[in-house]
Amino acid sequence: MTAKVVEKPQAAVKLTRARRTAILKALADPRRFELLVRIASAPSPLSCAEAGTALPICAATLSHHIKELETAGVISIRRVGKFHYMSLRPGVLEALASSLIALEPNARPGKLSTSPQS
Amino acid sequence: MTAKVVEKPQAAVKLTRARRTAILKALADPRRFELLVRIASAPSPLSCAEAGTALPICAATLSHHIKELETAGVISIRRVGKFHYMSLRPGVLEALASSLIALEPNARPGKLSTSPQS
DNA sequence: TCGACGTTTCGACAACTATCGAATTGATTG
DNA sequence: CAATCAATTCGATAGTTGTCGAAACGTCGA
Repeated sequence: MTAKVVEKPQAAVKLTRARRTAILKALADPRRFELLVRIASAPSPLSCAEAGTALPICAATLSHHIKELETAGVISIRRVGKFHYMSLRPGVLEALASSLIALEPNARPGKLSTSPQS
Repeated sequence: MTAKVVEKPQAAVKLTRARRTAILKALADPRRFELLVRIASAPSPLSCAEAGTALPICAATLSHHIKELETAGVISIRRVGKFHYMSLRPGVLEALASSLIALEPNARPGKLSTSPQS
């Protein structure tokens, strides 16, 4: 188990190899990706149980997957009372996407934009 | 071992869940990613041995990784004589990148910076 | 304080995977 | 043909990981 990723600035620009691998591993499990989709598309942060509804896994497994996502730095968790609210960490997936796009032959050296501020 | 991905059109737009997972799994191994970087940034298709130089793995393992990349549809291989020339399959990484970007909160008007939640 | 509830940790297990050496296939060449 | 070379396949093994049940932890309400 890799150590938890903690970075001050909201990760956006460049990923180390180790970090990139950690994120890819976190995304490479279908349940975890599904979980992430739910978290990302929810209007407000989800609790663990909320995110895991309709996932055919027990609470222990759910907790394990959530920890993997957090350890990889893909989500952040705000712990309030007995609930743990998860939300997508902005910029991380974008950074990964950039490093993928950079491999395509027609790769323009520029960044890609999530939301053209328009 | 998943069945080999065969698709007529050069995959570009949308990925099924299974396909996306397959690609992510293929990329999630650091050696495979390194291999892919070499293949992608080479000016012309590389043979297996060429791609594997300076990778501290034996030929059998190299062959295994290459098969994984091909099975996932990330690279294509042209077999001529005793050499197998590998090249990046265009559009695949781009498609994956798109599906990642789609998870980012695109409608993010005022981006209050992620306060390091603590 | 007691119990219910959300979440995590622990211990175990089965399945998967990265790795290797050895053997094999297939193509080229002496 | 025999040797050589690139690549794959086979069999085995060690390490990783997804999964669960049970237990523990922390919080909240009665």
